[in-house]
Amino acid sequence: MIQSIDRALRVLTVLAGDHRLSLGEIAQRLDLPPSTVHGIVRTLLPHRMVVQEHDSGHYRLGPAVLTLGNVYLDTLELRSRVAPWAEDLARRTGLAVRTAVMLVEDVVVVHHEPRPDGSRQMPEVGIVIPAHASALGKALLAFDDEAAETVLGGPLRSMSGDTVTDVRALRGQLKTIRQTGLAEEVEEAVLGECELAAVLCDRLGSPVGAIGLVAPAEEWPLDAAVVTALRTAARSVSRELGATSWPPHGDAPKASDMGTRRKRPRPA
Amino acid sequence: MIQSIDRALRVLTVLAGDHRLSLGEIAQRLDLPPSTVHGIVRTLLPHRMVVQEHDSGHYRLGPAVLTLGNVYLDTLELRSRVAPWAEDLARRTGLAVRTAVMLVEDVVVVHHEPRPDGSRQMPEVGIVIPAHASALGKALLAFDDEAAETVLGGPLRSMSGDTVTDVRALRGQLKTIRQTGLAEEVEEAVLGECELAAVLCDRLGSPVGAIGLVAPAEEWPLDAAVVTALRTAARSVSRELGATSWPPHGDAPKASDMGTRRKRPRPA
DNA sequence: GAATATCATTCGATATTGTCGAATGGTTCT
DNA sequence: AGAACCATTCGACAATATCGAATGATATTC
Repeated sequence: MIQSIDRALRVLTVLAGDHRLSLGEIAQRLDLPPSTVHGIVRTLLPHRMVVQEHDSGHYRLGPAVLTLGNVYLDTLELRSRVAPWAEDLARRTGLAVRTAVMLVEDVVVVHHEPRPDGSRQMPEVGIVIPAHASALGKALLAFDDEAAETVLGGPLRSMSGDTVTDVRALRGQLKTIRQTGLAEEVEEAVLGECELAAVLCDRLGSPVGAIGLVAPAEEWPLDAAVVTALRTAARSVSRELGATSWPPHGDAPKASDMGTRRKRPRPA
Repeated sequence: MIQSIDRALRVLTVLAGDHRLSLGEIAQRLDLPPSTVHGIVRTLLPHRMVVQEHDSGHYRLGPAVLTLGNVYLDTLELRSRVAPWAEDLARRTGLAVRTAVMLVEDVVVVHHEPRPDGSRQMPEVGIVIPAHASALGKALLAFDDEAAETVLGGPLRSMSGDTVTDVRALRGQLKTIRQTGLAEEVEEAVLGECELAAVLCDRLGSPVGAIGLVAPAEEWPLDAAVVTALRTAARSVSRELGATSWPPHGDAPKASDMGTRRKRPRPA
């Protein structure tokens, strides 16, 4: 691992947490001398990954990060495959539909179909939610042992009063999810908001994302028809991605298995 | 400038251009030995700035770039200030409204208010357009000498048959824009699409962005009332950002002036 | 089906390169 | 007016990234 690049990425991460930081503040958070950090931001600056406020000298993220994010979305097969199904689901259920992928200990929303009531809703693409506090995250963790260990090993932040932060309780939930194929979350991330989610798989049977229905607490639990619609959508998207079975059996290759590459799923 | 970080950012840029590249292809495009590039991507990988396809070994951008882009948007004062005005403009004119900022030789759309006809439109936030081929870009270049020189100095890519690629012609356009405060573009970036744009300024009088109306070629030129509405919106947003006059007089401090910092506009 | 070409990856020697402490000039607060 | 803070510059040192060659494994070709 290249030290300076790792540090540069850490600078970006810090800036993503607390927007608008002085050079000294960044240095403090990274436990590095200010002059070292200065060299780093000086390199990020011409690429516009960060910009400097011309009055205070503080640093913030720059427009270049936005273009990268846009390209990521445009080229994500999961997203284009999910889009029509999400639209269909939203119309059928009257609920908002979110699709997310794993990002270390969190999930990132890569697609958001607003609930079809004509109201103006904030687009949620790009938001980050702790995996253990969201149905989307739990649906993924249940079929991704590696990520599950990462999350359960680290500290479990509490998002709301109802966030499940007990490791044993979470392991139990994941086991249930593996059986039913569905993960749920009741006001664990955001008060008044519940979610039902299902994992999405690719041609290797690996979990690559999750799709979920977001409902206000008053409408919880969801109708059986709605649950079925979600399962159908998850299965259909997975099939379009090349998965041969759904829910997955849990023997999918782990993300770190890079030695054993193969284009097609292992023949039985 | 730190070499390895610069190279890492170049890797990301290359990946933003051609999604899905093998290690060797990246190395070739950057004119670097594969082993050097490997060290770089190896560092980007755990941060999920890039991910590796587990079947082909090819690299692509990762979900981490999306979260950065989202934070950038959320913290952009320009964006939050523009949003209500853009909505108002769209309702009043029946046209789509775009807001963009400068990114080296291009502009990046940071806000997009779809035309209010109820149709489903692709969100354009994050897309990149060559500055010289868009009204948004020309509105910015007219008041940003530094950026103008960068763009006019480099090669002027042609986007459509009507793209103006002649430096002298462009300089003439910029002069006109400085007088009228409005920039236009007729099918220069996308065939069948025209745009009228105005610059947005901050408290220092520096151009920080541009707002524009997008119209199909059939509806061009725009009504006088529509033109006035755009001017009013641009002036209003600029005032909310702290600008004391609009259009700007062109004596704004350049982005590179970092020695002379001041919180408020220079008193007269 | 054996042989070749391609590719990602590892390793280690080299000197290039990033690192860090101290100093500078500017600005803001007391 | 003085002190404190801050971004920035500089230069010496050695830690560190770089690159060529080697490896293993996989597709491709004959």
